[in-house]
Amino acid sequence: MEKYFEVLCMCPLFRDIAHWELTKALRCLNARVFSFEKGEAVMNESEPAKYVGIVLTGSFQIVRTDFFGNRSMIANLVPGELFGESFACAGVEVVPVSVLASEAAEVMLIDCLKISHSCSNACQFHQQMIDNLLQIVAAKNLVLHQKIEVTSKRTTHEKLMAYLMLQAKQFGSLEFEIPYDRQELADYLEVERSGLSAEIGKLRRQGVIEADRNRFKIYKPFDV
Amino acid sequence: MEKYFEVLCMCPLFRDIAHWELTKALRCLNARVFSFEKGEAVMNESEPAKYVGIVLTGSFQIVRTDFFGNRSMIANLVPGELFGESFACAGVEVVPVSVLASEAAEVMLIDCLKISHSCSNACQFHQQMIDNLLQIVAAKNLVLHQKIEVTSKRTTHEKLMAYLMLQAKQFGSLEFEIPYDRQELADYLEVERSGLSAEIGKLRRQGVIEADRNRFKIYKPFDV
DNA sequence: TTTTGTATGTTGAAATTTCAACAGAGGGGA
DNA sequence: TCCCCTCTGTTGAAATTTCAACATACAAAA
Repeated sequence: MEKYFEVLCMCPLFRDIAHWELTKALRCLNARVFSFEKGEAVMNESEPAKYVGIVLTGSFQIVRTDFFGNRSMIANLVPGELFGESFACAGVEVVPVSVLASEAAEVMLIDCLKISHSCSNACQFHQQMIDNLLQIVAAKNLVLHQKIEVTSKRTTHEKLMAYLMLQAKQFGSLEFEIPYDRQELADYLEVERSGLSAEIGKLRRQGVIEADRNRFKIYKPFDV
Repeated sequence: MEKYFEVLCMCPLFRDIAHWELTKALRCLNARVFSFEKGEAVMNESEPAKYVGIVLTGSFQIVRTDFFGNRSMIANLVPGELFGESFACAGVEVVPVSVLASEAAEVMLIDCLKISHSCSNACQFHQQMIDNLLQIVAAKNLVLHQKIEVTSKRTTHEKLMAYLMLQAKQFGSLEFEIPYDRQELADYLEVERSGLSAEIGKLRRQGVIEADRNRFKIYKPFDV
């Protein structure tokens, strides 16, 4: 188990848990490691959600299937990343996605109830893990909420301004860098890249913003 | 405190907590009731998030202010509703919203750490409240994720079909009712009501769906 | 019964976005 | 240096959405 410690330490679920406690913690949680060949499923749609998964080696894909069987890729998971925590915590009876190994890969599965329910031994790390889990799920919540707030605007102009002003507010300055290139920003705002570039160009000519690659500067508020 | 029991029982935070335990629980949590006049603030922007709030009487508004001071209304809270739980659980250092009394109102505030950290008395309800809190935040997460999945489609047609097929999948049938009227559905999908009505009419004429008020029936999958 | 109001559907013009295609500006590597 | 590739900006036509208005159906109220 020790060979996975490096990747486990990167996992937010174990944040602030001492290295020496990890062995005890994993035993107490009844954490188990499973190996998968390419294409095998860790979780299948319509199974009840019970486990939190942590990618140890290799990579996995989260896939969703709609009513008619059409599949779409939701995300790609690499070592250290967590999955299934929202489904397990929400106690959904049917997982809406499948998690498939995209190559030979290993995963650690932990029964979510083992995390949230303190064990009879009153292990110290339990409290920290509950805090971590709550923190992870709540933080994801805020990120999603923020994205909805921006993308619920109807025009590219409004979306862009809403996004930039949110960044300005968070950064505490009207001059800041964003973590996306043009294509990624367009994907985030749910608009066309070319339309986004056109809008940025327009705002630049109007003197509303300055934009160089991922560095932005807002000069004055237009309509919000 | 007992006079609030009825509304507290409606609050998901106290789900499955016995009536007789509530008094003890509230004392242990150091839950406190505050009264506000119209316009007074329970939480202010740029305060650290620490408390979970439960509306007891009256109503509150959640308001957001952008970088330039423009305000927008996020939600209206009525008795039994919970607020601030995501901010408190995520441990944000600065709340991005204000919560204002929209009339004379009362609210119960609970230190979020008191919920997630078992007390020394090892109260039984603690475990249940942690489960409830995790469940509330995780469930909200799934709802937000679902909305993003639907609204990230680019056209009214795609959004509508994505929404309807998700409903069909969840309901387990191609015939189902939705909880929205046309205007509400348009707001959810982030499109224009008239455009939505037009799209529904088109699909109806094409024989793809049947739609009567909030009752829908899907006949065949178009493009997904 | 008539009136009133709400929910839904329809329409056409204006505004906006998407789409496809191309151009220019670097950055690396050969 | 030259070539290749990625990122960004531009453009114009086609598709789509928004907007404002009005029509219709139906239910509740008078």
